[in-house]
Amino acid sequence: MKDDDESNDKKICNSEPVVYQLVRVEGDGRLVPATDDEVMEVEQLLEDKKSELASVKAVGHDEQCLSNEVFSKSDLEGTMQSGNADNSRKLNARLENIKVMLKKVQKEERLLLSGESLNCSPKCMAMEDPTSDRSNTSKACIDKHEPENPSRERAASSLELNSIHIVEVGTIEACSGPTNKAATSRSSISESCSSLLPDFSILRGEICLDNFSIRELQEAFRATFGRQTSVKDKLWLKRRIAMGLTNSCHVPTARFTIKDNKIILSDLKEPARLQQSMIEAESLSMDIHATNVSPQDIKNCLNNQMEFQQVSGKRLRVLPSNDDVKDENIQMEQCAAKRMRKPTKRYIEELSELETRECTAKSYYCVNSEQSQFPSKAQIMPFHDGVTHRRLSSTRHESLRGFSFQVPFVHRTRRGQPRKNLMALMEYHPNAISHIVKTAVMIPVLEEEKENGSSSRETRSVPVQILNTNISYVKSVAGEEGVEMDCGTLNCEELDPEYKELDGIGDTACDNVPKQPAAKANVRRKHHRAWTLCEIRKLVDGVAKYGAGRWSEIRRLSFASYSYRTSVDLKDKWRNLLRASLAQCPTEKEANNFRKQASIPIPSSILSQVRELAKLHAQTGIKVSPRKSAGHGSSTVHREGSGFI
DNA sequence: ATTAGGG
DNA sequence: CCCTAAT
Repeated sequence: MKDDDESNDKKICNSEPVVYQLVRVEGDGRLVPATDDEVMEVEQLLEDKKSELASVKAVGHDEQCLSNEVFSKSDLEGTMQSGNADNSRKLNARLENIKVMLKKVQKEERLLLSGESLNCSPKCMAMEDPTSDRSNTSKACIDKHEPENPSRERAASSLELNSIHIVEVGTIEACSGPTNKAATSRSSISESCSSLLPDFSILRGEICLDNFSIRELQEAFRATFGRQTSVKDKLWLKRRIAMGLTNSCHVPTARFTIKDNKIILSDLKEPARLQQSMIEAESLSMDIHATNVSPQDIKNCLNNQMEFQQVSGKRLRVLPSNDDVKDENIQMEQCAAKRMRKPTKRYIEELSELETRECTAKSYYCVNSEQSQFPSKAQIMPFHDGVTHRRLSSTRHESLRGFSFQVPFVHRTRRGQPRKNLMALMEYHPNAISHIVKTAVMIPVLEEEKENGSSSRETRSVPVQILNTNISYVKSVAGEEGVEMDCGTLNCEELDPEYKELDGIGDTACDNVPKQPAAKANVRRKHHRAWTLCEIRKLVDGVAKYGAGRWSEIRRLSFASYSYRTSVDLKDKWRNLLRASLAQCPTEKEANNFRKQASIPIPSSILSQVRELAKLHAQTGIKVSPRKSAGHGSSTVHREGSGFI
């Protein structure tokens, strides 16, 4: 029968707490439901939280409460906060929960009671008038249980180590009556259970727990704390009861007597006996208990509990009030809840969720990283930044957002698009950065490169421009002279396919960069490449040879080695030379002086040469120029002419 | 694509 | 040097 009941009990317990409770009480008192075991462990856990808060939140592992989680939690909370401002609200919620629970319980009760007539717990749970049959109920329960396992209980009794005498525990009414408003206002199981306490006390008057059987102790425990226990350890039970009755945490392990709510130490028991009791407890305790809970554990539990009670408060009442019971229950409850929560449901769920999130995040990142097919860029970036501050700074933001992925395909897009459009579109475009980066990286190589005649340089390559910029920057930093690139011819084409690709892209990028509002001057400056005498000479020669205006030809023939000089550059330079020559004419000295200050002075020889060419050009140009530009051309020409003349 | 010219 | 317009 026991075995069967036990198994059944367990099953029921797992499935339906209420059922479990009912069965347990009636069936095998010795059965230790998992809950009790948990209680023990919970108490151990209490060690960790000795703070008052923890105590306040007390967790009670009450089967009754377990029957309805909602009930247990909210109820307990409400009870606990029964002194607080928002108490009423919580109480209401609690009442609702209680109602629900009661309905459940009653339903269960009906079903179960129909089969089993005698059930203490159901009655306890049921809302009954505390004063009426409380004692009877308790007794009935006790009576019923006693016969079940008399032998063991006897043995246990014989082994009792402590003699606990409860003297004048106090007025039963005080204990039984609802002690606090919350308790009064609501009719809760706890209340009804707690009401049992008086009966117990009264009957005994002066109670010597030593004489109690385990079953009786359990009942006493239930009466004291308003919850059932399956713990078979008499010592534990006694101490617990004593603590509950005396509201004291200082319940010695040894023999003690309770007088006037205070525990008076009696003759000390020999340690051996204590051990015996422990052993007994172990043997008597449930299978689970025996394996999981050692006597030491029980001891610890007690100690913890004591500490807890110490912290939790000083109650003036002689007997444990409803609050006390509640607190205890709450304690158990919370612990139980804690345990449940921790390993199983929420924790796992949350964990899983977190994992999922992480996975998602990871995947996301992975995707991003994958998207950015240019891991090297990250590395490159720094370098790039270092080389070209401002420029990059303007584009930096761009780089941040679209850095990785945009580069790839913009790349193509740009290539196809006409330069003008690109310029407009590309402004602030991230690609610029990539381009720049690449360029920057290439700089070192480029510098090393010697002119390689790229006979056909279609456009000024952006890379080159960037290079220029970078170089100039470096120069400025170094304070440097002018090795410059003039001799170092950068050949875009020489840079090979990749470079070419860049070149294509580069135009836009270059254009884009200069447009940056912040450092327009700087930008231009960066792209600026000072004209060397060599270049100028070549230019002049070229003009002389091929005539002014044939810049592409000149560039192709004379500036093959200077890939960075575009036809436009040549044209511009020539214009400047003309101006210079013209300006120089009127006040040569001044111009020279001025020029000297500014930069490399242009040799007068060259200027004169320019003048000649200009003259010639003017001559030929005059013919052509008139129609083209009467105003501008004329002004320039005029000066030129005047100078020349 | 070049060229001329303005900024 | 850059940019644009006109060829």
